[in-house]
Amino acid sequence: MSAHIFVVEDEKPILSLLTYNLQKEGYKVSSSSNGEEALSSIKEKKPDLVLLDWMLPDLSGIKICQYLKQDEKVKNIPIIMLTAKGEEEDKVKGLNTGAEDYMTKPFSFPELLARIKSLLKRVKPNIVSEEATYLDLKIDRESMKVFRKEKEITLGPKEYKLLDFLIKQPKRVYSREQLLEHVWGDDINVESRTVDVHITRLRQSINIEGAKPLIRTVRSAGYSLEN
Amino acid sequence: MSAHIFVVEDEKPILSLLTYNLQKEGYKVSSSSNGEEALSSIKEKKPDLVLLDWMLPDLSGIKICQYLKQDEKVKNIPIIMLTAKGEEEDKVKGLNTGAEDYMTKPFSFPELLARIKSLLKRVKPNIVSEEATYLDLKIDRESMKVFRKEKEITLGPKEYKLLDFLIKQPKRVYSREQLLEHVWGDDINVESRTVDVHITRLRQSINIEGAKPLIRTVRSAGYSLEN
DNA sequence: GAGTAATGTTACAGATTTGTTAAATATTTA
DNA sequence: TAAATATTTAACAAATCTGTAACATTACTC
Repeated sequence: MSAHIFVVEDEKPILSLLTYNLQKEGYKVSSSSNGEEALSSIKEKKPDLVLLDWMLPDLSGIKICQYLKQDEKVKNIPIIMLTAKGEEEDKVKGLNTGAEDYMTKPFSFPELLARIKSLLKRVKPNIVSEEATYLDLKIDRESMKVFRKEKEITLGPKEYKLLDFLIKQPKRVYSREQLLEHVWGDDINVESRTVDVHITRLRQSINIEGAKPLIRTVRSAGYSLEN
Repeated sequence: MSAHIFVVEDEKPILSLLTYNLQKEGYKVSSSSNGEEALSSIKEKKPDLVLLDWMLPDLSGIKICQYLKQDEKVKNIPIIMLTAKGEEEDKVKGLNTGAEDYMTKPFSFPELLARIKSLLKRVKPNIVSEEATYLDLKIDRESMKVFRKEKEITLGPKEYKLLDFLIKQPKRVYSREQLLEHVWGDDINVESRTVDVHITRLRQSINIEGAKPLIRTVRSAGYSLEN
């Protein structure tokens, strides 16, 4: 399984060179040349590593870095900053915002590659966390148990999977089709209404006396874990 | 059972901060600010994990790492190296000597903690102690005897292995495939339902009048040692 | 080599989970 | 407000999963 690298870079020539070389090395590459877009894309796709240009038209790389490092969900994704010469003084500042590494343009690709490999080696095993929480809801993937306000809750296998998936990105709305794809898998012979039923069952299970409901219905769009 | 972490660090402020925070998390902490002493101490105490500063007055961290990784007795203990900024170029070299992870100072404690947990989880099962207990169940690997409430229990070889494996991480749910892989070994010609039968037999053996059942079935997932 | 113990397989009963349907509610639109 | 649209939920049949007894096979012991 090859790693997924996200490149944020607005200089087209550099971007294509990077993409080409990285893909040749077997990495999956996504990219964006726009800061805001990159930010949401990274949160959604959760790549294994981010290459981040220092200067972007709308949002500086250092800001992106800051935002990413403040977000529990993505803070463990390593970031390599790409800085131009003139900005050398800011390196320290860059590292302090949490970037794992940096390189000065123009850079040697072999060197970049070495750094990427080294970073991936140490961070890869961390990617899946054994525990996830959302408000008073907790899921322990090791024992496959679910708790609400410290009290254990019993879920059927499908409900467990559903919650396991939803909790990865709370508040994000998934369509029934997305849920079928991710929770049910390739089994395409399932009506999309079926999702409703399982959502209902999950709701009933995780519902507790005097606690807020945790699953939101977004009419004509889907569902999300959110109160 | 909390893990034992050994910190090798000669900067007093960092050392006390680490010690304080780790203990607050429930870890048992030992430390040394001297390379030679650390080396022998680690070999003697066999901690579950080592935090190792790169620079020490008498013996460099990288040397310590090398020595530890060459010693059969302790080579399985994971090491996290703590490197200062200026030494970044040596990172690769550091990893090559066998350190499992490294962090650059100054580091965020939450991140360090996450890495520690992740490493412990990965490595823990490899560290077999002579004796393991879970509630009133005890297994003595030296004599290969099993006790429940002080009373000896006779297990067949496969049941013993199964329990021996399960007790390494109580509460963790293992799939039938995982159990086959770890308990049966490479013998791929075994049906996964066979696991069920052995689980049943193990249950019957370790079951005692008026004691809780100790093996949990997680439907469509597998089994765990837990009451 | 006979007898004993351990292991793997199968079959089947019982339990749980799942998908579908349809009727009841809820929400939006015209 | 009525009609149109979307969601919730109960009920039920079908599918799936598990526990265990029984038996066949293999490995071990004396």
